[in-house]
Amino acid sequence: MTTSAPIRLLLADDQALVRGALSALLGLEADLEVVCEVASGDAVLEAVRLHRPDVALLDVEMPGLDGIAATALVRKEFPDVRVLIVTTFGRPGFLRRAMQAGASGFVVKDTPAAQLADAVRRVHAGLRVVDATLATDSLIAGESPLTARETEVLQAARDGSSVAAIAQKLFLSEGTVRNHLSAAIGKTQAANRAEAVLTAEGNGWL
Amino acid sequence: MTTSAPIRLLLADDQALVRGALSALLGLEADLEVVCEVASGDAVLEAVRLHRPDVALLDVEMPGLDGIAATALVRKEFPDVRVLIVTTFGRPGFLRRAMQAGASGFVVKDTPAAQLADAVRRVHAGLRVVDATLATDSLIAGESPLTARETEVLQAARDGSSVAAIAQKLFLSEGTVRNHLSAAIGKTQAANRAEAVLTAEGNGWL
DNA sequence: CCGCCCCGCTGACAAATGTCACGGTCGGTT
DNA sequence: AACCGACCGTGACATTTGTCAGCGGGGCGG
Repeated sequence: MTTSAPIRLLLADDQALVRGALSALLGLEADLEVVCEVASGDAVLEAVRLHRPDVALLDVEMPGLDGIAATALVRKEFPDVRVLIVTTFGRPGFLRRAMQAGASGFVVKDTPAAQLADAVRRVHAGLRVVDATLATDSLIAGESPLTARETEVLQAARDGSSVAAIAQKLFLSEGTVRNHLSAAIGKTQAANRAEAVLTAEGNGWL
Repeated sequence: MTTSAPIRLLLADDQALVRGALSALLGLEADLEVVCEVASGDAVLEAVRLHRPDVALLDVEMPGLDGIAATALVRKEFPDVRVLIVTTFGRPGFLRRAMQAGASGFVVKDTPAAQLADAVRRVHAGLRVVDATLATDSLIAGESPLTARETEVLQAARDGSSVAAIAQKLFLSEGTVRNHLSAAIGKTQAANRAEAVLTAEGNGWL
């Protein structure tokens, strides 16, 4: 393939500096072309409609829609667009949810820069790209043991809200909130609400 | 300055992908040259000794020494090396501490990529580069109202440890720990230990 | 020298939190 | 139909947490 058409890329990352830097990095490759950059998950679908990239590089942590939700939307409307997730944190749950949403690859931000272009090419070729250590972690951590309500309550507890505040926000009784929290604490093997939040976040369960 | 010597840069960021991408971005500029990349704060000083860069680009959040501590070390031994701090989070306290440590500039990672090269040039020319909105935030938030002990206790409380655990770790009485926590909660205008941790972190007081 | 602040400790108290047992509804499975 | 699990709620209980007052010591500036 001496001069076949370049792979068209969409870049989504909320940090402009990182976005621009990644663009510069990938722009150095002759067979890659960044055709569009967006800063939020909400803008991804619209941009895909307009530019029809071959591969979309999405960050997980973004304002509005996160990368995983954006992945699901893109894959639903454009099944031939491959999605490569790039993220800061190697949360096991993120990997699982990203793959379920239809992502073709998952790259952590502390992988060597030289491998990113290869990952893009592999994904474009229809292969799956997954960090090895993260994959094993994902198997170990497994799916979230928390029920829908429990995760909801834990999310509400992330900012240090009191039981009363959580109850009011979710239209629940205080006792019920305490029960859900207690269950979440037990399932995360924590001693605390705060610890439960931390380990749940670490596993990508929130 | 048609063909004067290029500005020699050192790059420090723990995320290899970002590091490489920034290197690619800055490498596009004719008058800039990245002479060294490191992944941790501990490696910065050694690298400066070896390569004698003109400007050091340091991330704040790094394993080992953070960017601010590294700044202090570099400036102490090599006062003619300018330091430009790059960080994800616009914590007001970070800015203050970075400047006190001798940094010449402070750039948040969601500034446009095009401005980074200019920031480097300005810093190299002896000017100071500071994000405007962040500067005002820094003035509003002011210095940390927490005493040394109080910050220490709050740091120990970040992972959701109980009072007993904190007391044991810091060799204090449980009552003392509770008193320090109570003081910290009051000063941060929080209702909770968790809230206190959150707002203290948000202001860069930890 | 005195006052002021930080530090460390104690004791006591009210409030919040975590746990348990229990009862009830609802939807899906066997 | 019987069963199970998730869900919502109640009440009670032990523990933890947050607050307050008070005591002593040490350092620092007026």
